Amino acid sequence: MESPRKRATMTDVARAARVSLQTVSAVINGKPGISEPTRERVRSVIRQFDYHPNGFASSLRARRSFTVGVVIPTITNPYFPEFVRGLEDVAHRQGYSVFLCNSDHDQSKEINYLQLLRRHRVAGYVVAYGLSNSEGDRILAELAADGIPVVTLGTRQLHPRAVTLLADDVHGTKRITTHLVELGHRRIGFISPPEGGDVHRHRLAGYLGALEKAGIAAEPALIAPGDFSVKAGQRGAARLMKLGHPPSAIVAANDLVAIGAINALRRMRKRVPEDVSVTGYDDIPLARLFHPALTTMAQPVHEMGTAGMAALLARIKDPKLTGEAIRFKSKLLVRESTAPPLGPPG
Amino acid sequence: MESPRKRATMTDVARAARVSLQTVSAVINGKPGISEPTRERVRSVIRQFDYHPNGFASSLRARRSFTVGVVIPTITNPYFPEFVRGLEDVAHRQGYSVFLCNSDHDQSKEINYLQLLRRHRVAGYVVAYGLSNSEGDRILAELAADGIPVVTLGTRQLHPRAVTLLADDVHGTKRITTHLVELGHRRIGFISPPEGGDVHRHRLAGYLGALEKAGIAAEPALIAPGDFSVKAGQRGAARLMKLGHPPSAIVAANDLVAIGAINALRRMRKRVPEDVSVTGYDDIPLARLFHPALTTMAQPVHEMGTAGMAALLARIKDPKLTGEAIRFKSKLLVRESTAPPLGPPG
DNA sequence: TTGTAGGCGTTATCAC
DNA sequence: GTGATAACGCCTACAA
Repeated sequence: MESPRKRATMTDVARAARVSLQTVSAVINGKPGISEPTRERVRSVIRQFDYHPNGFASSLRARRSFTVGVVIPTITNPYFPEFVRGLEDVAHRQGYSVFLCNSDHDQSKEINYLQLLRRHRVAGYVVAYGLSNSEGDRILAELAADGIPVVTLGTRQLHPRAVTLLADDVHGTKRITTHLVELGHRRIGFISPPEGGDVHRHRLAGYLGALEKAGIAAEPALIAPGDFSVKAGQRGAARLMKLGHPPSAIVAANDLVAIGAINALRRMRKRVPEDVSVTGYDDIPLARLFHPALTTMAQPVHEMGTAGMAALLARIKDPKLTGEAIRFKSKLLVRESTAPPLGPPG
Repeated sequence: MESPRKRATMTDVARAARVSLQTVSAVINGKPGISEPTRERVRSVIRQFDYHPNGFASSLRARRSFTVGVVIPTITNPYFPEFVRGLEDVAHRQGYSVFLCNSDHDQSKEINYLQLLRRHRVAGYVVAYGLSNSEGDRILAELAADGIPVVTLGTRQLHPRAVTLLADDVHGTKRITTHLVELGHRRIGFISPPEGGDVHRHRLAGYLGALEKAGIAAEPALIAPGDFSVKAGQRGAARLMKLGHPPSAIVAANDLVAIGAINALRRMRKRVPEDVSVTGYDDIPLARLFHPALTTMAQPVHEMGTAGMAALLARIKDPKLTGEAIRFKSKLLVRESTAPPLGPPG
């Protein structure tokens, strides 16, 4: 068992290149004021020694880190890979690395992650759909007090100093529900996001708003509780179709739920969209490839990621920048999973 | 604009708690030898000061970090979220954080990431499907020389000191191709993984092996070049079906490719599986929800992640452990996308 | 451009 | 359990 070789330090490099320590530092950090021959000589020694700067030492001394923390519910929800890719692309382009944390919507896990990220002294935080509680607010306030930028993805502005990526859930849900109304549907079921959250409130408001605008009375039985999983779609659809007077269309909380619902409907020998129309939300990459292709509200998820990270890095670089809300528009994509109702409406 | 408050240091905590510095350190790191009342007093001051240990200082001094680097092609390929979740779950349980890097199969990007991770002094590396080139081998060798554990996910053991998560691609592809043969197919197309890689070699070997075993002559025209994308499936299927004598079944490189192929076939008014059978690979979460549900080889992706991270952390904790190959078995799942050919075979 | 000195916030190692 | 002291590897400031 050979023991690990000793790593070269900046001092070693400086000595071998016959320059001062700060010259090496300047070369590494691309600072001006070093002649080209010197630069090359230093670089050559760096290669020769296979020297890699120690990020800990540098971050400790310079009091800044080139890392950011990203906390999402779970990367296995197809919504988030796109978002994370957007974040990560921009971060990497500017030399930042990303800590990925899956909170599973679990509050204690989320807090635990935030503590961990604090130890790592990340330069900024991106938190997607989380922290809607007093403990979370406290942490956000502390970060703000420390002057550490925070970007959240969600439905409301959590903190005046945080950047919030705002999805237009109310409008979006209203829009897609209205699409069903326009097709002639009158009995429209709703498989809701997890209760208690803002998304639930907003989406529900959009759904109810569309019905009201159409002069359709809302019916509690047509609202099935759910979350963002395939299983919720299966259960929700089963529950709705068991009703004495089942809906002719279902508004699902997202594409995954819609897929689950369509799956359940198929097992009940219901055709989509002939017997029941189903809508999704998000436009995950596979939505258009499904059969039937999903009618859904597309969110510019990747762009939300790039814009979010850009805003975060801008604030890391210039702490004087203030919080803001960046609004993103979702867009109705009518595909195959919705159609006019077959029988006479009502 | 309030300026960021000054962070408390360990010294501050020690002073306020009227204990020595090392007592604070011991409390934080859960070391024995401190009385319970003292512990509580220290903890109370920590809370009061909202003190968070500085990971840089600690890592610099102790020469160890609680971070690992994960390099994958792209998290937007649905194969990887499951894998990454597996990795991350285990890492987090042991107090480690994960740097996520998307290399996009781009060699220079991959190398760039590895450099970055070296600066961060990550305690270990997980590299999925990458580094099959001399530069990569060099880096791996260097890491090994530094005594830094590496886990790779792929098809061959890259380095005797690395842990390799081995998928049984040859056998798996042979198995699923044989499934088609057993259904009665004789003309079986193949949409291949990217050429030049091991996966390509292995999968192709499996495909050809199954044909040979069945006494079917391989036909170059039935092998369409591709990669792991939906688009590759669309293109590959289009190309195969344009043949004078098109295949009655298609073996796709993975589920995404299969989905693309099915999509293209549908646009050509071919029914799956009646007119053409299509197989996938991986069993991504949505594979069973597709219509038709995909016949595919399931890989225990999440488990590959948990096992991989467990192996990595074990080696971080005990550098004397040697490299090994961990083999994972894939499993044939026959669902709806395959069926016997309609017409007379041949 | 150079060289030197000091310090970032920990951990480690002594002796006590 | 305390206290003092020396690193860890780098950045910054200053004088030259």
